[in-house]
Amino acid sequence: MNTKRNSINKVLVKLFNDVMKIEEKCLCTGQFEDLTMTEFHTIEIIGSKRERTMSETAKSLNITQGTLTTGVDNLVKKGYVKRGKSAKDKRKVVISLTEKGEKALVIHDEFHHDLITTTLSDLEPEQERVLIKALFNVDSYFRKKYKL
Amino acid sequence: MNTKRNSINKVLVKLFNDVMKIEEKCLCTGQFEDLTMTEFHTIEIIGSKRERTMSETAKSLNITQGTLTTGVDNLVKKGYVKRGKSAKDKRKVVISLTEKGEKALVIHDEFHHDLITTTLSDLEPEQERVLIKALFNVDSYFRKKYKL
DNA sequence: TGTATATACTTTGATTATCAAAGCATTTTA
DNA sequence: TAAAATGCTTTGATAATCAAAGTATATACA
Repeated sequence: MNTKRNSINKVLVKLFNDVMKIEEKCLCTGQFEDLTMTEFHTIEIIGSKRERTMSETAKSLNITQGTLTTGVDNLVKKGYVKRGKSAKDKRKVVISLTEKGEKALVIHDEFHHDLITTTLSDLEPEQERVLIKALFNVDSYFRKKYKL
Repeated sequence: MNTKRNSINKVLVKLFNDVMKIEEKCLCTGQFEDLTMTEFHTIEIIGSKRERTMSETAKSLNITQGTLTTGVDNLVKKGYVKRGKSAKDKRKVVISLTEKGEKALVIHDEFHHDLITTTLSDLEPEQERVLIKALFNVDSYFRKKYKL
């Protein structure tokens, strides 16, 4: 029992540690060489809604507003994101993706789609079912325990 | 099918993005407030064998030797790790955990044990077996495809 | 209406993690 | 034994991050 759990632990840790690096290798090349993984992730979050304020976005990313400010500064400089002022509340800054940003988002989404599809295609239907269940277990455990 | 994969994608992304922060919240408090997650991870890798050289350890962590040097410097200062010279080859530096380091390792392991137990809850023994196999499949797929 | 408080964001000053490349000590090779 | 290779550290740079202070605008209340 114990060795079994041990091996699951090892392989899970390995996966968690490696996937980020894999993503970086795949995404931060060619056309999007000037993007870091953190920036890709920011683009992903910004892109998921029409318009987002800084504070909303910082919350989604689990970072402080100050951190996001500098992050967005860089993404604006690089041409992936644009800033705007809210008409309703002039304190608010709304950010959205430029056309270049949308392109990066598509690439990011494709990578994920590819990753999931390929991963699952090698699994038997039964394995797939079990894997999904296990993943949802972990997720709901976290949600409950840490109120994420 | 598509919605299934979509939800897997979402839950995976969420997990990958959040687990580090959760772990940090859980581990880097109280007794081990002075440790960062990176340092916990370094301790984990060092602890997994009796004695390790710098280069071995850096490789396991997927970081450069230079990065590890400064990391180990800090862990030595904080009292979690000790450095030694190899008797055989005087160029080599061997590192190992202090008693304090061993304690941190135990806490880390307990967190992971908890995580795994939760993940496996609800699974039949047979399903558990299947999950392990599936995870190893995914891992070896990544290793092959991305030459990690 | 006018001031106090709250909100939304940016700036500042610091720290951690990271790399590539140069440097130093020791070992291996030829 | 001199040259090349190996193992590690140092150096100089960058990205990501935070807390706290600062600025502008909005809301509350007296």
